[in-house]
Amino acid sequence: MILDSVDKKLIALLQDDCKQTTKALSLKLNLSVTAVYERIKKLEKSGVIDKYVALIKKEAVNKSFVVFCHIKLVQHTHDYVVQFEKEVTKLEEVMSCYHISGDYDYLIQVVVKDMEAFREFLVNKLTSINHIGSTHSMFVINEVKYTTAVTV
Amino acid sequence: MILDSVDKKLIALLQDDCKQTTKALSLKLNLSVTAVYERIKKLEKSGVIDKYVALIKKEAVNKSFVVFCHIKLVQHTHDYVVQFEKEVTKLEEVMSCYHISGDYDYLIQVVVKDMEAFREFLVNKLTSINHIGSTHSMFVINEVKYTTAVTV
DNA sequence: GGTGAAAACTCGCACTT
DNA sequence: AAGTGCGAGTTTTCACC
Repeated sequence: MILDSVDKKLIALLQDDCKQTTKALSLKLNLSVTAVYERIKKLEKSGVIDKYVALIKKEAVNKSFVVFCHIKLVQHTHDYVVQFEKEVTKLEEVMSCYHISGDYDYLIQVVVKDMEAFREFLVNKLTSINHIGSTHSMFVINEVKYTTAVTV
Repeated sequence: MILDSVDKKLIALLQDDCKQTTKALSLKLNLSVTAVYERIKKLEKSGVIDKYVALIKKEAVNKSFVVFCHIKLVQHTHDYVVQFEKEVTKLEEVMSCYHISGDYDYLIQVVVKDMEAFREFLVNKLTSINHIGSTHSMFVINEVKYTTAVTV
């Protein structure tokens, strides 16, 4: 889908606050309510807008402990990779998992209550997945920046 | 704020789709529309719900190239840390930045168009920040999992 | 892309448990 | 303290210009 400058501005606005009314958006974009409405529908249908979500404060739900783990598999056979990715995706503590270049194969982000919960997760969930060679954990001391908004 | 099981279910629903109507939520939670409405307002006012955003597909806006960079500062004096954090936060390509334990000081996630855009970012933006000692880039081969929803 | 109108939703109010 | 039902005012949605 080709995006013009109005679409880009609209995407920026919705990435910041998706609950603002079409009317509020129409004023910011100098368009009619319907024009904005139809642009949004088009962005949704074409898949540019993936979903609308509420972001919650981790601290408010007792999940303040964030850890990044590097993971190396023992081997990179197709079956091992597929199985690891399937198992790790199932884990609710894992917010994200990326297959990356470099010394390790994967980088995952884990969100839990505290160090004890992380130990539980590491011992009982993560390392019980087959074919994991080694892991290396990096504890988050401070979240300096976090955004879901991509610049368009 | 203390969350009961209905609040938790509500948070889970809103983390998945914040645009569903209060009526749809009330049916899923077996409550009246007003009861749901008031629970949501309470979650918003108490700060449990931080914001409502649209998540967009990076590929659709030509930002498919994701890189994680480890960063080490030359020194950890208060001023250096403050300045680095301030500067890195300003960079639009930086989606997240975490102060972490381990061999490196920071882990940042960068989202750009392609390798060339990343080179530009690295040379002209990131490494032009003062006091950076060394960086180590890990290119994302595949995003295995990504979610903004914390399990409550 | 704009207009207008019906359908659906939001949200304050009065009342109940 | 928390839930229900009502209803005026908005907002969404869509056929038509």
